[in-house]
Amino acid sequence: MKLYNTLSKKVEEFIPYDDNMVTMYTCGPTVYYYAHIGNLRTYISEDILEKGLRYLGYNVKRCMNITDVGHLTGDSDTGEDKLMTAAKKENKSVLDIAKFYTDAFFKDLERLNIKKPDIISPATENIDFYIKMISKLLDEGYAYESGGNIYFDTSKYEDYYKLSGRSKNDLFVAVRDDVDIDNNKKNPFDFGLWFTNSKFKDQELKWDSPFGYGYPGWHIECSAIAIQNLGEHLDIHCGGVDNIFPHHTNEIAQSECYLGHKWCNYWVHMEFLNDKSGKMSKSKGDSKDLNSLIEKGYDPIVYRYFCLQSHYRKVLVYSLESLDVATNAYNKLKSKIKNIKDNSTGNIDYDKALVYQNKFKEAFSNDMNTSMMLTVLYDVIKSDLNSNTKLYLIKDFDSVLSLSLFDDEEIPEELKKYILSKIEERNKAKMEKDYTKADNIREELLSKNIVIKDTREGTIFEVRK
RNA sequence: GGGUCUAUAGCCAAGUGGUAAGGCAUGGGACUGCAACUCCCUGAUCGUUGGUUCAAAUCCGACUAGGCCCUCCA
Repeated sequence: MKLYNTLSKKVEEFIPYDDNMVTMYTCGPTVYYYAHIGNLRTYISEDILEKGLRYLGYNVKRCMNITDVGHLTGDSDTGEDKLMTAAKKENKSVLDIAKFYTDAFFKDLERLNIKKPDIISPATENIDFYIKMISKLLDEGYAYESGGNIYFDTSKYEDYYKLSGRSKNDLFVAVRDDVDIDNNKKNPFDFGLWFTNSKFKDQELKWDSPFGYGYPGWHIECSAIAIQNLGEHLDIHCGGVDNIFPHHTNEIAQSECYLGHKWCNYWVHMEFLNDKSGKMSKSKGDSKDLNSLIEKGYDPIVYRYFCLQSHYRKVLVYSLESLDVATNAYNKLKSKIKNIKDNSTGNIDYDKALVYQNKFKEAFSNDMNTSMMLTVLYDVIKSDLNSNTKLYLIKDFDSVLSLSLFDDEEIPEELKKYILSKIEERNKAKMEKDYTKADNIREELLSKNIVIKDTREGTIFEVRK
């Protein structure tokens, strides 16, 4: 397995710390609103990574956090906690909001055939561990108290810039004019570990700690949750590219200073979903969540297919036109598979199947080349294998791709009976050359999303979503 | 200003030194009462420009364009 590692900026051979178990941490959502489809692209890629590793024979233990505390508000950086803002807007408590959108997030995962990580941990349930980490960092001189808050001292960690490739002098402080400089910091890039006194008043969620009554900083949660659940040596840490700096940079700093050794070996970052004008983000205000796609009539799995056609390290440009193209391609793919299914013959030829399975593994192992994985799927469909071998392979590949290639809608008996009677009626009309009637029946069924296909073997139908 | 990534046909995209996979769309054909479905055929010298090499889309340099990051973000 080869993976691009942001740490070395190269594609590297993946070697887990422990042969028997790959540990994988993926940054989860901040649950103040529905997940943006761009976020979901990242989760789809991570899902493929996890399933692909399992397909190669690895055991995988994957963990994800749910951020339900301590994040800033939108673009202005002057308001309150995002969750607070949402709570006020909807007249609910912060935890109600978090619960609501956590459930919505899980529903999105389900609709996109994303397997839930083995461990999912909300930020608010790990306060003790943050305190433990921060205490140790303070004791060992990596952190300091200033103005009521605890900060990490970046000058104490010489590799601070190794992930982002920056150097201290290159960075602009507060390059965006909506960001204020925090004068409590010794160095401009120090970051908060614990706040008792911040510019965000009315913080609803606060906890007692040796450093005072307050709440954790924005980076400590991922480090703590990962170390607590996956141990001191992490194999893979995933997230969106925008997390490289500062989030993951800070995670490395605090984790390695806390542990006293290297923490994570492979950093895997997923590129953005953009529209023609550039980045689409949740805080930009355009509500591009999965629900809005479904309302427009798109199948969530089509969105997954759309993402898999591209590579996780490439910006993917989103548009409804692209989604239409993907819908068409996906429907064609499914109907090809259905044809194979309707004519299944032969015994599974495992030897021949192995050739394709190896190709599929190779595509995945090449830094998760999902579009190549799809190509192997098409190769199988076009091949001269017998249909049962094809079906065996398609099913096998779909355990990673998760495109519901086999989920045919169960058609209720009653509907089936109705359609068959209509088909019979139409065929009769055709025999009598009453084409107006025949076409009317075809139109009638089509308006109910039932597509008629006249094949040499007779008329068949398909119910579309 | 700095960092970082990207640049292959209308769109998505493979390719990791030996003369451009695949998918969708388009056009043509077979099938059809007409369609749809299905099947067959149909397209690019790889952002520009130098260099390394017997040989480069593939390696190196420059340039150009674009994305993302520089304390909310996937």
